[in-house]
Amino acid sequence: MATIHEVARKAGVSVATVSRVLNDRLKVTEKTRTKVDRAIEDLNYEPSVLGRNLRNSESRLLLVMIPSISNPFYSQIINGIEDTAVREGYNIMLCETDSNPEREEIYFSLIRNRLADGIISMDPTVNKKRLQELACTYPIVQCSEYDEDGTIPHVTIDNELAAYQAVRHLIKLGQKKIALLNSDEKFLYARERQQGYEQAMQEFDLPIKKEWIYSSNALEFHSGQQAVRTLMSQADKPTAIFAVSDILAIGALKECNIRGLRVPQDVAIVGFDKISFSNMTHPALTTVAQPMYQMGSISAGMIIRKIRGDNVESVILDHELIIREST
Amino acid sequence: MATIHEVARKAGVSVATVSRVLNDRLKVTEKTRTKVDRAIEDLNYEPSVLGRNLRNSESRLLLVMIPSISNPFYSQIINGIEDTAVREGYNIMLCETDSNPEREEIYFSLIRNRLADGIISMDPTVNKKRLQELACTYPIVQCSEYDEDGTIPHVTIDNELAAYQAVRHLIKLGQKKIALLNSDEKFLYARERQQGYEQAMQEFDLPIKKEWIYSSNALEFHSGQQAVRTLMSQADKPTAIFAVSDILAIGALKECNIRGLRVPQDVAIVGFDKISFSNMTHPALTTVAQPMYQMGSISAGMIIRKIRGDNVESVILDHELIIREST
DNA sequence: ATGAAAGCGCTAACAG
DNA sequence: CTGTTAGCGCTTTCAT
Repeated sequence: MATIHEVARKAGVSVATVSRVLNDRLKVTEKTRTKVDRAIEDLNYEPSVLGRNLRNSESRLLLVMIPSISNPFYSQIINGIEDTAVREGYNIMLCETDSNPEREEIYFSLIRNRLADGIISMDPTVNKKRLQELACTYPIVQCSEYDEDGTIPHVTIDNELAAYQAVRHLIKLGQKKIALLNSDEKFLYARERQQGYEQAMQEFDLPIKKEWIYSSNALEFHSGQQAVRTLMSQADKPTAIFAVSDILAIGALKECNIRGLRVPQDVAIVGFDKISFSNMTHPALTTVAQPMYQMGSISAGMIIRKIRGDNVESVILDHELIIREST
Repeated sequence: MATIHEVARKAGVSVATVSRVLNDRLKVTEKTRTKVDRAIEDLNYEPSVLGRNLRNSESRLLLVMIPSISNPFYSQIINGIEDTAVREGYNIMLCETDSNPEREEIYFSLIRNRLADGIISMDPTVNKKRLQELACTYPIVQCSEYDEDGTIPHVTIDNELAAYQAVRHLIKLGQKKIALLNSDEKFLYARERQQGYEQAMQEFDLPIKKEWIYSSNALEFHSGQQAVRTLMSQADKPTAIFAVSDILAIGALKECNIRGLRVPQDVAIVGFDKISFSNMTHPALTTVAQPMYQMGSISAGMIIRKIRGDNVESVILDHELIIREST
């Protein structure tokens, strides 16, 4: 494989000139430039990014941490990140933590070793203390889930308001017995969405029954099924469910189908996220759309600016209630 | 940030010794080693992978090319790739081509520029000619879809046999009017699965009707819906559908639900891939399971061996028909 | 067992 | 506009 030296020799110029042609072509005479271009072509030369990286002390690599790649919520965010990153000359390393601290630590080491220039963390299970520590030294932003006590810039939506609106939608439809299908309360988004739920219920003088708040420790569709089993085994059964995730909602929907409960007539269901599958169920799921692609591209823009040393501010984006057939 | 030189100075040794401690600790006296370890700790030193990469002419990065991250079929494969890669000291760059040749070319440039040590291509829409060219110079393996004329090592399943067995399963259930919901025939897997379908139909003396073979140009669930609309608008309607992808099958299922066709009583449906959502539908989908995690980890092992210069052979893995409620 | 020194491929400061 | 040159941080002979 040809190096910049061979190109220089072949073109009869210095390596500096070749480098100039490679980077800012303007500062080189037309004539020299064509000579160099010819040599590059003849030798089939491709500049090594390894040399460039070392010299520039950068990798132009972004680390994107997610708990699980199987969760489609992240797919579109990653789309947004990647499009923006590539446009800015960066590439992304997708890192799946599986909510495993050891795994997480391996990925953190990538930024300490300069293999990554920055981190976009989307992992709600991330070790917040470690992340804050790292953020003192390295460029880090959080997407979707963030640390309310921390100082790391983040992009998210107004979870409380979104939940409030979703529940209000059910109430306006005449629902009174509304269950909350939540995820683990150790997550900020879970607490915020629960607050929105409670706020709506209170505002319309509806009882908040402990038995109707189901906390699932995993964001899997079996948990949604299990929740419906539990909820429907009670004497006083809810007639509507607000789930903080489409995956949970789809599980709930499936269990309702199995039990012969008609959706929305017997049980109305609202999900959250508008993942692509929320449209594939029968009936299609009413859900809260997060601007996932946009969240991704904004996160990428933020982290790149942070890498460049600019100051960046957190962003709260708009959500939208998508009313479909399940309510 | 500390460099290896500062560590060396602080420990009162040469950089070579520090490097030895970092890499093969055995070749250093216990005493020197502790001195160096102390210095490393004191300075909070983290070796720069940039320097190491340049020196070793490697990046320890693997490029994984997929058409779309939103397709859950790839999720578990990526899981398998990542686990194996990380265990072997590699990291992956996930690259989504969107079946866009320009995008593809950007990613190809990453290996030419030494940013990646090898490529795992999972993109059926990849430019085969370009891929073959690159494979002459760089380590490349294909996963799932491959080029039958090419020489690139690949890991896949026996698509024809799998399709044959899926259709035979329908036939044994008494089905005679079986439609094929295929994807674009430009893909090898599509042709192979169609062959399996035809073989089963022929073997049991069932007619292969052109009208019952629907080719969709996109692997989206709307295409599955559209297929059912088309198929059911015919005078002679099929009573079973074999879809070459779960996504298509889920779309078909949804349209059946909408039309009040009972599954499996009125229409039996078989999918392909066993993506996680195939279990979330009502009824749950009968499908062909591909060993996706294994496909991923084997691909990763293959590409890493190829990078090391070993010879690697293609692998054909076992599939399994998962019989659930839709048949 | 350890150190000195060369060099991986590139960019940029400086000089001309 | 172009060339010379000094490194970026690391590994690895080759001596000692």
